[in-house]
Amino acid sequence: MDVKAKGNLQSDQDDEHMELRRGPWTVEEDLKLVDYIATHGEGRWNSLALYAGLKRTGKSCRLRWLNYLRPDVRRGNITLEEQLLILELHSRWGNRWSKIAQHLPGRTDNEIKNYWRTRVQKQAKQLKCDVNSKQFKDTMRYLWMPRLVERIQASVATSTTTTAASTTSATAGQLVMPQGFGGERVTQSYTTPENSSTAASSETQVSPVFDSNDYYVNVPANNNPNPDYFQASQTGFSHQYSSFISPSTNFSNHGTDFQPWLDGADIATDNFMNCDDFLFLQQQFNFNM
DNA sequence: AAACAGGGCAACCGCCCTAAT
DNA sequence: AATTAGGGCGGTTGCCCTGTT
Repeated sequence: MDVKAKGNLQSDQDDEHMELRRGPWTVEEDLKLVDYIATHGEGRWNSLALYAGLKRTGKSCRLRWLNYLRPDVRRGNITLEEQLLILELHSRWGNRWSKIAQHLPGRTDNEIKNYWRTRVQKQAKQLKCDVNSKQFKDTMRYLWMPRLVERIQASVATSTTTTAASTTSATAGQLVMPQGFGGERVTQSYTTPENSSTAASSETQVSPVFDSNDYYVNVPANNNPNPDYFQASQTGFSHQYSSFISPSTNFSNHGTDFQPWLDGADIATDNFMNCDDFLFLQQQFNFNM
């Protein structure tokens, strides 16, 4: 009996005499699940799996729906704004992925968790410091996050001059800022190919379930790399993130130019910052590496 | 062209909490 | 109050893809 979860015997008792499928979901299974939920709604996942004719555990169905099949799942690159928000919220809440995901509409906890592990933790590893160490957190707060703010502002300035006509009528999504995030609760608008009327009319809309073509689109560094680029309010945004700049030192403006990440740069080969940056931080905070 | 290595991510595991009985 | 089932959550695994040798 290789399919039975060891640790959840109680809830799996219904599965005792049933041959359950595991591993990647097929298109047929996806369709069954989507069709069933469209008719009957979600919830009661064990019985849902049974009635939908899916030889899967309820948990598996729930996960598939929440992380992949839900119509509002947002796919594609994690944007600069989302990166910034993830860093901020993680510094506040730690590995509370679902809580963090609540503030990134369309992003799943799994996606954010994967982002953190594959991108951020990798950087910590390359810097030979613990991702939970004060050093690393200070590095994020006083170097990476201000630099991200700069990049976002620069991108907004560029996009507003080049795409002003198309953005003014766009349908705004909501990037939900948590309470106390640089002040009162606010929201920021963005446009995506999914929610922008102009994008929707000019591009073939592919079901997010089966489309992975919009992942990891690399473009020259001076262009916007993200197909679902945020149209953040420039003034509101800079105000929101002003607290990331050290009150005594503007870390983002010191001489060495480290590379921000994921903005057209190859994250696999490009560090968040270089040795000079790290030396600079060590001097500022008397790091003991 | 083939083999290998590493990264990214979907899916699973197992623990925990909570509501229902 | 105790038990049970459903579901949420964080951690982990393993497959697939891509880049490198």
